[in-house]
Amino acid sequence: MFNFVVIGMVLHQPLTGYDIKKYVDISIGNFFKASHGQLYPALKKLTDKNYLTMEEQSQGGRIKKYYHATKLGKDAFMDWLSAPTDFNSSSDTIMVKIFFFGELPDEIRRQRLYECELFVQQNLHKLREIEEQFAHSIESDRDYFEIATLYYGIQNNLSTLRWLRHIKEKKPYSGFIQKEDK
Amino acid sequence: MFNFVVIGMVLHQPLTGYDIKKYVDISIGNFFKASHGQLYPALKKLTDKNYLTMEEQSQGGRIKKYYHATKLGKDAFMDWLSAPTDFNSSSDTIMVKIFFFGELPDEIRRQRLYECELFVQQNLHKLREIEEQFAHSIESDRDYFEIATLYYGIQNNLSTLRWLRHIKEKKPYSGFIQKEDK
DNA sequence: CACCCCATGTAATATGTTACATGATTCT
DNA sequence: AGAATCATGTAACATATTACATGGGGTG
Repeated sequence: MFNFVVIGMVLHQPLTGYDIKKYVDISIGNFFKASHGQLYPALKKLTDKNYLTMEEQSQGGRIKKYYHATKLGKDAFMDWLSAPTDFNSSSDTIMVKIFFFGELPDEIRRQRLYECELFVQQNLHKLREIEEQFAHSIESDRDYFEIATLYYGIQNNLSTLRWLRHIKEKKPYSGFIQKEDK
Repeated sequence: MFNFVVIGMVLHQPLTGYDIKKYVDISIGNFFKASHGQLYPALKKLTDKNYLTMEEQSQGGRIKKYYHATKLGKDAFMDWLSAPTDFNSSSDTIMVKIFFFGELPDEIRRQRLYECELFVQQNLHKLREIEEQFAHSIESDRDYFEIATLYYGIQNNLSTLRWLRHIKEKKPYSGFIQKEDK
């Protein structure tokens, strides 16, 4: 996934490694991390494989390296983005992909978002089954907090579901965020 | 963290590697994965280091290996659990720790939960600053979905905050989960 | 008797973090 | 002048996934 995120960041404009890191941090940093120790070697490898081009520009006394996606890189990126999400991998993969979903044609995007919805629903169903098994046995502190994370999961999945349904329709965000109850 | 999760699972009763994996999957599987290729070597290492004991029991034709935390193991686990959470690491670390928070004395638990609350609030603040930067520039599909993940983050943090405040007081779960609006 | 679950393990590979290393520019 | 930020890179280490490998027990 890492490589595709890197390519995705330089689809429409050239950026330096440093810029990419910064942009990753503020945009998807909440669920995706790119350490520069991983980023710089990746940029080199992707350039060697012709997924990216690199152009050096001297600014002031130093040389900046601007990377930009090639046709080959873009195609590989789009293949990855269009493909059905592998829900076995980390749940963050979904979020990372959705970040780039503006690149997809409407139809495919809807299809992929619908698959996400199904997955979250299934997940929710599983969690609720587990809830039924354990909910009646809260006796100790131990049980309380073990079950707390279960409720966290349920709430989280519900909230994700609501979000997915919202963005599937490309509804405006105004009013999307619910007020804090406190 | 992996090792502590393993120890945490066998604090109060001996389990086999297979059982541990199953229990991890249903309890914290939503945010923590333990592949058996990682689990079995870890169990061996922890036993070598005297954090766990291993007892073989033959059941039917096969030998099962039951692992149980030693005093040394429990102490190490409690040190990890009591220590302030490192919020730089994956956000799942918090959830994994909270799963075990029933093991902590009330005071420390409250303190740690309070720190979590502060962190989530800070995170929320950061996200809202980013929101202000970008919210007025939704023009293309690209922007819509890039910002979608930002709103996801905000909603998620709000929901986490609500949950943290709830469990800090050890309020009952009945009524905690909000109804779906659809 | 085939398939699935139980049960344990290793090895090759892939991925990711942290520390080491260097040096320019900008702000205070 | 010193600190923070910009900017790029490598190497050692830590962590995690996947495939390989084996075999018992229960169910249809």
